[in-house]
Amino acid sequence: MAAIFRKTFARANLLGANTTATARRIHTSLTKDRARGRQLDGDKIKNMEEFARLSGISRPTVSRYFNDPASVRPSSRKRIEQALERFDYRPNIFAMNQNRRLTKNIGIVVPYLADPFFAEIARIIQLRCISAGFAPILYSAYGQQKLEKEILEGLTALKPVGVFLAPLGRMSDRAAIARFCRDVPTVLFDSNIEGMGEAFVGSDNFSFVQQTVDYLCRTGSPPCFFEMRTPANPNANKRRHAYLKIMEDAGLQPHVVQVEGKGWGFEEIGRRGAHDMIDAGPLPTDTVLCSNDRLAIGVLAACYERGLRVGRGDGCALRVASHDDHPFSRFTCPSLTTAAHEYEAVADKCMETLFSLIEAGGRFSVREETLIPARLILRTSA
Amino acid sequence: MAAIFRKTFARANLLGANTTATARRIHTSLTKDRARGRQLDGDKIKNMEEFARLSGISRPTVSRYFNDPASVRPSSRKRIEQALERFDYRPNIFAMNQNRRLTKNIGIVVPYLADPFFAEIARIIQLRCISAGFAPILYSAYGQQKLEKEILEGLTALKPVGVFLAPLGRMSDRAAIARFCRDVPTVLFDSNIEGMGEAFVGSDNFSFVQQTVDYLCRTGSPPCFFEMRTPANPNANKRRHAYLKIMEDAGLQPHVVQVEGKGWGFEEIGRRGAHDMIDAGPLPTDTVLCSNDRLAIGVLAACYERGLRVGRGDGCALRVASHDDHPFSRFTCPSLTTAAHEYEAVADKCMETLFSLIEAGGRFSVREETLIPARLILRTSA
DNA sequence: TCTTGAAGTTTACGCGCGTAAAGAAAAATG
DNA sequence: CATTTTTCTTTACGCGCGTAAACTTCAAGA
Repeated sequence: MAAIFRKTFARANLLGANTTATARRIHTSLTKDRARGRQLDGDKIKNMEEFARLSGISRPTVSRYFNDPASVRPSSRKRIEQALERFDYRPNIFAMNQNRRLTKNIGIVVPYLADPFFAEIARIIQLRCISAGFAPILYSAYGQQKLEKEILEGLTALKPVGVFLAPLGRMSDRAAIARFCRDVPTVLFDSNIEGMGEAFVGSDNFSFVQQTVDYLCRTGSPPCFFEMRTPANPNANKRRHAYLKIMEDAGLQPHVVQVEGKGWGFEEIGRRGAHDMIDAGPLPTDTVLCSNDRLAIGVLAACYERGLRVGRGDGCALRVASHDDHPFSRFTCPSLTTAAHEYEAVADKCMETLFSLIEAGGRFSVREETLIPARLILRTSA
Repeated sequence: MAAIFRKTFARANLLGANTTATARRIHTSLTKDRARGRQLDGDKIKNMEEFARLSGISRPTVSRYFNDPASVRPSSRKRIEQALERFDYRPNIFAMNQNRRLTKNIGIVVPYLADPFFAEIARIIQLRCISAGFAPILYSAYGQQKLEKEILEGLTALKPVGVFLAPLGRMSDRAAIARFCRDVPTVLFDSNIEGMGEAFVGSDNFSFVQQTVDYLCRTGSPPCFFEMRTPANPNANKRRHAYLKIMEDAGLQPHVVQVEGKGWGFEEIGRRGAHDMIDAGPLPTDTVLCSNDRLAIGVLAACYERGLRVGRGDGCALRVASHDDHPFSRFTCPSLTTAAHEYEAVADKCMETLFSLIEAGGRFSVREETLIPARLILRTSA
């Protein structure tokens, strides 16, 4: 582990502890006059000591006030707040965090922030954290295992009270994640990794697929299942299994279409895959259920390119449905019938779980798993 | 200002300095046994002092090593690195940042991270920062003035070497931004605010509109210009002005369609606006140039809903083009002809500008402005 | 060999704050 | 009003590190 660290350290990290050429050169070349030049205001309060003197209260009491205004005598509080009106002072965040055994930082780690699904869920969680008085810090691994590792290592050093982690999934370094979860109270979300973290909050993939398959079967031919051959996300596997199970239980012949492709360009993978699928000959069904909306967006693009009309009306060659309720799925052509995540509910459950985890001292005696069911959204594509 | 601060402080901030009920209660209730419970490894190195002893080097020299491994004698360096192999030690980030006059933090602030355009540009900048050895911290104001202010206040306390700021625009608190730019070396990007920050890196909106208008005029009827009536972003205004100027210079009659709507749901605004526009009667032209891709996505959705075929072929009722090359515009139906940002070039220019700004001590004698021209991308919508 | 000085190391101090323990004040109890 | 208890304040110390200044080492030049 020491070796691992040194290697990371020798390149670049998220801590600002060190070191690539550029940062080092710049840091070295910087002279002290820099920060000075900006402090034009003369009567700036230097530290809590000075502020305490000006407000006529001892520094430790002032310190208490900043940690909890209600914890000091009302008379003291009033004097401090009066001083706060007069002088511009705020405690040094680094000094605070150095001495506190726990900061108020909450880490939020997602696998790919440029994916609107993660951007949206991160947005909600982040705003919730702020409302609750925490300091959320958002990270994205951008699909890279190495980056995810570096983020987790850096985050550990930030002594967060808690972390929401949506791991890369198959690409994750399991050992690194296990180590992280051992050191930091972590709530996994979106992608479950068995046994990691104190809790998991995610979607009930079975419910997602059940609702879409049921609807599709009820209103037309049973769907085939369209997915990537080697999905990075464990949810994809769970959805396929759900599809197979549901079809089997209904006495229907399942049909899984697996398309090639790597990386996070799911739309393009879906588009190419759909072309290939159509080229390969007639489908056993006119109904395609995509593993997720981003693939479906690609499928719709391919259909459009081929002049295949998608939807449930007359003259439609295909029905396409999917899962996730991606923010854009409302605006595809045709708009996408999909099983929606309850974004707000997921975020709320995440928050709730993390809070009780923190209050429990960072450990649950048994790992909690919460699976939130889908909400079917009927639009025009199926 | 003291009053302003106190108010913010009394609610929640991004610093973890304080305070809403939840965070406070949790923090108060936490006892020391918490962090302890997780340090199972017995031989953990406490601090640099101890590590220095173990490596047989004085602590200040070790400190020097971590700030620049090349700055210590090769023999010392070797001994330190050998110790690093054996023991798991890394400097305390808070202590480092407290004492350094400048950290290696770089702030990246965008107005709305769930907008894929900002997610994408932030992604590239962030990865560049990491490669350069800095510690990028990503913030989103999520369209809220108050949040943008809090972010800037919190960021100031983080003593960043530099900040990339894409302000909200019209919604920004100019005074707050001015104050921030006075305290922190800032490169504005995307949205220019006259005189703020040491530099601006953005798009040459005139070039964007010129390329689309030229192309559209060359290949069909001159376009009308489709936009929001009260855009939050200054680029929108520049694009309208460019459109008017270009049309005028070409001796053509301009026609601006302004649609109502607030907030960041541009696709829906575009969709409704397009319906209204079409309801309002025949257009003076069959070509619509949208101010940005997200509006265009809405317009395409509306057209699809009405059965209006979009594109340049026979049987097409409308041509639609736009600006930005939104990550999704490749997958609209039809795919969107647009003027693309040079994402990489913008990010590179941002980095370059910030580095020279940092090396210049955080100030430029004259504010730098870089406008990067567009690259026309012909797809099938026009 | 002696000087000179650069390069590297050490000494010594300070950064701004949290917090345990001791002490003082206020509130509750009789 | 005296006493106990609680709440609050103060004293005193430590957190882990950066860095100026003093000191040492070592190589080169005379």
